[in-house]
Amino acid sequence: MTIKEFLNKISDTVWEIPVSYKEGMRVPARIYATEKLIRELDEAVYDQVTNVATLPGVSKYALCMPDGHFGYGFPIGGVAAMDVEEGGVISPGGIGFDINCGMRLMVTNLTYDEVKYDIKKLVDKLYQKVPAGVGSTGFVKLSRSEFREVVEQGARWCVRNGYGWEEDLELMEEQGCMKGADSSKISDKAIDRGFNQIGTLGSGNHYLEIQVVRPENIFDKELAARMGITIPNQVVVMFHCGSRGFGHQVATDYLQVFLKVMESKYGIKILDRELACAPFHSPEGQAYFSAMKCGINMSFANRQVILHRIREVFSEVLGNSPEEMGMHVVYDVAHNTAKLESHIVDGKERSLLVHRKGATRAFGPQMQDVPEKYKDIGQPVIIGGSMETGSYLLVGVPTGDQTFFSTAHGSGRTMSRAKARKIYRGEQLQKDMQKRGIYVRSTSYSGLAEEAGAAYKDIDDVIEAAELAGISKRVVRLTPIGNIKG
DNA sequence: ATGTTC
Repeated sequence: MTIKEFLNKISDTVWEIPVSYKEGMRVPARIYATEKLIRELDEAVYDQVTNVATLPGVSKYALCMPDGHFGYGFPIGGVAAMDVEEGGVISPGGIGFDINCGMRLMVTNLTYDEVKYDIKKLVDKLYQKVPAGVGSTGFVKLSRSEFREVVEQGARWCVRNGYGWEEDLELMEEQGCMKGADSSKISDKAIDRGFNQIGTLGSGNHYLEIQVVRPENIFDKELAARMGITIPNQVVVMFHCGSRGFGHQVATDYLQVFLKVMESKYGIKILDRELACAPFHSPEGQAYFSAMKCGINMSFANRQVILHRIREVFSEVLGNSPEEMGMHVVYDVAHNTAKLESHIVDGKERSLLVHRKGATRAFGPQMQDVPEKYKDIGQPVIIGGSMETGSYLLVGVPTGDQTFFSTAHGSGRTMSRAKARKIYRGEQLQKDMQKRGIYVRSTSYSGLAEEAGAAYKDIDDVIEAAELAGISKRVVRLTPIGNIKG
């Protein structure tokens, strides 16, 4: 029997693969997608999401969000909540190598007309001040021991040291600092790779974008206003980056640790080595949990310094202070993490380690950890599309409980990077985008080709699926006008 | 994603 015969349509946006599909599945797998997205879905995702459903402690369903695609072990777009009192595991493959890869959005009080002649200058200057590309290093000079403080304190360290405003911290997941980060669980090698990378964008699909909110793209005026979007053709800045080589090394270190002890010490058998894991309540699991929190904080700090640089650049180019230009953070979301959260499962409150790998937390109104400013409307959700097509600001909703309050994180690739490089040319893409009013700079033309809009699912389809399924609600769509691609 | 194959 093929996978398609096992796939049960639960609703217009939810598809289920029962436990009978594969030996060892503890729970069904559920994919969130419209019929169109299901047709486009990489078949490997079915294999990966059902592998996840075999992991010890997995609660309710192994999930895949509408932007799901093939990843390391888990699909990207994968969500799995492990019950830590029922032998639940922690798995680096369910978090991603780029720990706390995430998005931040900042508004301005400027309109498109006020910046249109300065876009090139802004992008060129941002390109200088926010280092991008493989192996790039930042302008924040830290010793290795200072960097150990940064990974324990996150964005708080940055604000204390002059990078940004106190109010920024209130508008970040975990207020910019994940408690319990313990740098004694970090290898010297990870420190070596990360200590000079604060304030850098990275490569791949990481980018920094100047965007405009067109009046016709505001779906909920009241919610938009609550998030600081009130002016027609308002200019905002969005960026996407993570924990660079640091997070990557943390993941690599602990994958090796887990592979050694998983079967011999804990008797866990897995279908794919890439799903290496350890019980959450084990010395190895706890060590990785503390180390991963350092990765989360490195990334929060990285985005905080980048935010500060953006304010500096706008101020330099446009001649007003960041305060005068109303450069306030909307929110900062992580989309590669595992977090210990309390959720109701079959009527009972459970302590779950929610893995979100290429998936965004989307807490509804009144939930704990939603900032006071947004308590009554729900957590802002920032979803980045491809550099050509546009991005979205959404909000979490009460019906998000079905996915442990998680939603999509981006467009999701439809073709491999290698295939995109074969089909598209970076130089031509840059010219085409320029014609359509998007000034783009990149460290690499081949990297640019990999990020061609056509190599991704249609962001509007992904957002539509997420909204129809009731896992997040659209607020505004954002249109790019300038882009720095890592 | 990544000192793009320790």
